[in-house]
Amino acid sequence: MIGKLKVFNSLTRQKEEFIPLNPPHVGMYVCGPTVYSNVHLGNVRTFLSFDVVNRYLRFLGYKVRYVRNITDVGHLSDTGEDKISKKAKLDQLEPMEIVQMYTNDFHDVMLKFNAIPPDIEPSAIGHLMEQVEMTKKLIENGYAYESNGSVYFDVEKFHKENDNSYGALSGRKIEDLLSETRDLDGGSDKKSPLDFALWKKASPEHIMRWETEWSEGFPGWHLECSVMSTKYLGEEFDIHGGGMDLQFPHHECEIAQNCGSHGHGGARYWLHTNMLTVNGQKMSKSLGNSFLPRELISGDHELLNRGYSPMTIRFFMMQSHYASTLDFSNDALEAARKGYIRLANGMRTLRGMEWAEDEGELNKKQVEQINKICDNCYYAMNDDFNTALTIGHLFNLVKKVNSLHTGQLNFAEIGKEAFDRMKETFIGFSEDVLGLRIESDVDYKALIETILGEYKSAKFNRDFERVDKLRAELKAEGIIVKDMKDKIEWAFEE
RNA sequence: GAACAUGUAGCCAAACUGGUAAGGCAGAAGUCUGCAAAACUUCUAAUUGCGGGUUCGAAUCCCGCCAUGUUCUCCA
Repeated sequence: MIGKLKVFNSLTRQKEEFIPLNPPHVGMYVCGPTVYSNVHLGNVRTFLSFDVVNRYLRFLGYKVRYVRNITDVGHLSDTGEDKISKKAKLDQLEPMEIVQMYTNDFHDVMLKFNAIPPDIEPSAIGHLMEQVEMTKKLIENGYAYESNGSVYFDVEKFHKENDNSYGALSGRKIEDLLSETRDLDGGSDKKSPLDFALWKKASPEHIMRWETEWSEGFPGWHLECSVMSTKYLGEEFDIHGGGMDLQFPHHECEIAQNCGSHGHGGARYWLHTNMLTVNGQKMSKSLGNSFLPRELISGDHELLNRGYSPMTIRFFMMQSHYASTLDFSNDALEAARKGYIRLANGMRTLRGMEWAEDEGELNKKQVEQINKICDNCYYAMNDDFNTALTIGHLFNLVKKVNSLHTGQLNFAEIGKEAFDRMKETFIGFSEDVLGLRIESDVDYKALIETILGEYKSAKFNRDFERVDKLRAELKAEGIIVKDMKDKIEWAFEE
């Protein structure tokens, strides 16, 4: 490994050297989507950012256990209804049908963007027992109380007894939070407005409900992540990721639950990805500027001039740092599209290139340059996964690749060693780390039609040698030419 | 209203925790080409939001202002 990996830890607001608890193993938990609708492009950005984190850690040789949950219960909308059941009622479907439908959609989308699936993808409903257990434990430890069939986490008590730690992750002061929420609505079962639900008694119309000793109800949203990360990664693990909007209160509550139940905060490094904007404005449904991954790919949206391929979008996202806001605009996407083509062509050229003895002698300067660029790829990724900088370095390698390709630079000048390193580094970083792959938007059907046109004219000219050759070549690709009475058709070889 | 971010060429976006501004797109010229495209070479473009301060030196640190964003203010 070249250099040291540093990550920006939200917990300390500093870049820190990444040291796993049990190398070579790394445990990483990322908050997944609530599957009540099609996955939002902002979600995609977050998951692609952590896909790169996962990929780079593996690239460095770590054995990563990547856990990303599916939230299928407990996440409430602003009207107080469960997001899943609200949608289920609306569509007159079973909640689990909603869950399945949008989980499938989510998986399809992530696959299109070439994201490596998590190693474990647990769901909240699948871990109800464990959530009940943790709630009991919190009551036992004195950090939770039952009130009218619901169970709440006692934030102030926890805060006092644990080094005033509530708010540490999000940089909030409990006094400020309290003064901001001074007015308690009379109907609340909570002791303090800061308290959050671990178990919530279900109202009569609530359709997702389970029987427990406290009431027939459902688990609080924050609880599932504490439970599932602890179960699969342990009381202490390495990385916890999620969108910046989850930092407070979701992740803050998660830490409190962890500490309150087993004395450890969970992850040692907390990573947060930034938000997506469109033409400088926040992407939101109410502003009418949000779009689905599908719409971005097809271009079927009033704000888009055209569609952009999944790899173009992935490349576009990689061109900024995950902790910066990223702005979507036609101009920016168009620039990314062309940039991606340039990089992909470099990838393709280099893939088909082998070092060959030719004229000239070793040019030390060239060798140094190539080695330096290769090193820089590591330094860039080591610096808190700076994909944007990495891509900049890759473009510098593309220049070398193209120079070799056009003969402006000879193989002999750079030597086999530097060439092999360049090839390994370039392909390793672009494909394995950044997850970019060559995608062809070539319409193979149109291509076949073009060749068949050739076939037809050769036949018309009675150039049977050429006819036979074309037919054989197509057959080699699994395509059968069918000479009909008045036309020529083709089919896949059975 | 509060907290925390962000503000870099026409557009997007980096800058390894102060040392004199990567890279991509767009633009210009040239090489190559039947013509293109691609590719290559070279070039062009930034007083780093505004105003102060610290420093030999600041995009980077401090203060104020402006703009934008996120979270919180009602939240289970």
